[in-house]
Amino acid sequence: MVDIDLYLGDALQELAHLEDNSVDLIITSPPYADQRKHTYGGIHPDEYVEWFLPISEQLLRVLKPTGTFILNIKERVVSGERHTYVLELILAMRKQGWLWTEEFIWHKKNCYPGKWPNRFRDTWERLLQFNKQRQFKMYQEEVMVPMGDWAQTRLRKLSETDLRRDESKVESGFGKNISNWIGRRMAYPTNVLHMATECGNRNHSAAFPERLPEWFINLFTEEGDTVLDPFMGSGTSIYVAQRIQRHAIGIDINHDYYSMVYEATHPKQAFLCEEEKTYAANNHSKG
Amino acid sequence: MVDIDLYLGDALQELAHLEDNSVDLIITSPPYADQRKHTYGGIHPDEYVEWFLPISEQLLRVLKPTGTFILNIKERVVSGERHTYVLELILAMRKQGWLWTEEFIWHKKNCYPGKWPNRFRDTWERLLQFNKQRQFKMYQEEVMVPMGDWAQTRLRKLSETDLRRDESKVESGFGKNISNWIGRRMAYPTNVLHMATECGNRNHSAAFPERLPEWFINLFTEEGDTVLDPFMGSGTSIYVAQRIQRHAIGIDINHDYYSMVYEATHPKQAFLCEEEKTYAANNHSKG
DNA sequence: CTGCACTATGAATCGCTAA
DNA sequence: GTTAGCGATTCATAGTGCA
Repeated sequence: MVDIDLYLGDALQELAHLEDNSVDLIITSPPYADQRKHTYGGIHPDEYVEWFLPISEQLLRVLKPTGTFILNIKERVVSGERHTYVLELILAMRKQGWLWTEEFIWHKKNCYPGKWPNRFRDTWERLLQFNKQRQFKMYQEEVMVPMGDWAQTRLRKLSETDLRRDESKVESGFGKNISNWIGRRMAYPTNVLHMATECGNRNHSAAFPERLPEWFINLFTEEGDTVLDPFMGSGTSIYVAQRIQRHAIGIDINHDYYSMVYEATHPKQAFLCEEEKTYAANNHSKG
Repeated sequence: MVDIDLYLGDALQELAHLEDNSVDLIITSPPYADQRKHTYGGIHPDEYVEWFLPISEQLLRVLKPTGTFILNIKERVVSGERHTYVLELILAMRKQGWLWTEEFIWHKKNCYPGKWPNRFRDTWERLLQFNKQRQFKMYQEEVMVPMGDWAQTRLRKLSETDLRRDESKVESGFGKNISNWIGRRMAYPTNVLHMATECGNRNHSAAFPERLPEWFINLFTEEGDTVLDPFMGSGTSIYVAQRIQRHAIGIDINHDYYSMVYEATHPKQAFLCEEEKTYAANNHSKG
C-alpha cells in the first residue's frame, strides 16, 4: 500500500517541510473568500491574493517541473459584483513563475435551488491549471469517454465531405487519416466537466465529488506518483489518491478534519501490514 | 415594425453617432485576438485591451443606467498558455466605471475537434455581463426552463430520437417549441448555457446561434427596447432583435456583412410599408 | 407528420520547417 | 534568435431529404 502523509497545521508552515520538486500533482480547493472575519478559513476578498501568494510560492517550489497544479476556485459576489481576486490571483501567480495553461469548467449539475432579483444560480466553478513549464506529464488516454451514438452509423461510411476534406489542403477537419477512426469507441474529453455535487455524504460537506479529483489524478499522475492537497478539508482528494495507488500528502489546520481523514485512511493498520499487496490487488475493482 | 439602424464603419467612429443613455442592451462578440484577420485586421493579443477600451468607453456612454452589456469573448492559447488579455480587460473596464456583475458560461456542445499533447478541446466561452449600476432591468420569467421531474416523465414517452433531439431542451431550455412548455412546472435557469454552434448554415458563419442572443434579449429587454451590436458580423443578434420586436442597432466595418444584414432585415420594404403588422404576426412562426 | 440516413461545418492548437 | 506557414490531429450537432 502506498504511503499517506498527513500534516495538522497551517498550509504555509507545513509546506515548508516538503522537499523541492517532489510532488507530481497539487489539487486543492482553498478556503473561499469570506467577509466574515472569524469563521474557519474565511479570508477577506480584498486580502485573498496577498494571503495566497506565499502559499503558491511554496507550491511552486515543491512541484516537480513536469507536475501540474489544479486550483479549484470561484469568486464571490461582493456588493452585487463578481469580485476580481481570482483574476488578480492568476496574473500574480504568472509573475511568480507559474504558467496558466488552461481553465477547466466544473459544471455542477445538481446545484441547490435559489433565486435572486438580478442573478441566476451559480452552477459552475473554475478549475485553473498551472504548470512550471510547457512540457508536463499528461496521460490523456486514462480519462477518455465513450463516443456519442452518432459514431456507429457515421463511421460505417464516411460522407462525401469527410473524404473531400481529406483531399483539400486548405480545410482541416474530420476525415484525415481515416484509419485512425476505424473501430474507435472512445473520444478525448473536453475542458468542461459535468459532475453533480455530492449530496450522499451526510456527516460533512465535501469540497468536491470524488470523481473530480479522481479525474485529474488519473489525467496527471501514474501509480506511485505523489499527490498533494494543502487544504484537504474532509479529504476527498486524499482518499481518492490512496484508492488509486498514489502517494498522498494532505494538510489541514482543523483538528477534526485531520482526525477524520487519518481514521479513514488508516483502517486496521496492524492487519494490513502483512496483507498490503493482496489488499491493493483486490481493491482495484472498487473504482 | 420596429426600426433597424445599420451603420457601415469602424465601431469606435460609428458609436459616436449614438446618443448618451439610449441603449437597453449591448450584446456583441468582438473579433477575438488574432482571429478573423480578413475582416477585422486581427488584433494582437498584447494590444487587445488597449484596442478595446476606447470602444467600451463609448458603450458605457450610450448604455442606459439600467441597461446591460453582454460581452462574448474567449482568450486564445499563446505559447502553450491561455493569454491573459481577457482578465486584464475585465480589470481595466472596472476602472473605466463598469460593474462586472456576472460571468455566464456558454458550453458549446459541438466544438471543433482536435487533440494536442497537453490540451483538450475547448468547449466553452465567456459571456461577461457588465452593468453601469447595481440595479438593472432583468425579466427573469421570460427565460424560465421546464423543470426536471415533469420533463423527465414527459420525455420518457417520446421516441429515442426525440429524446436525443430534445436533450438540449431539457438541459438549457433553449428548445424551439418552448411555448409548449409554458404553464408546466418551470424553474429559473442557471449561469451555464448549453448550446451548439450553428452548423447547418451555409454561406456565412455566425458568431453564435440565434438562441444565444435571443435568450439575453428576452432576459434584459422588453418589446420596443433598444439592442446594440457594435460588431454585428452576420447579424444574428440584429436579426433576432427584429424578430422579437426590439429596436436594433448594428455596426460593422465589413461591407459584405453590412449589405447582407441590410437585405435580410429589409425584405420587400415597399410592400411591407402598408402591411407591417400582418407581416410581423405571420413572421412569428419563422423562428 | 414521424423516423431515419446523410451531409456540412464550427472563433482550434502544436510542432516542425522555411525564410 | 524570430516569425510565418503548413501538415497533422480530432467530434458532435443541426438541417435536409426521403420513405
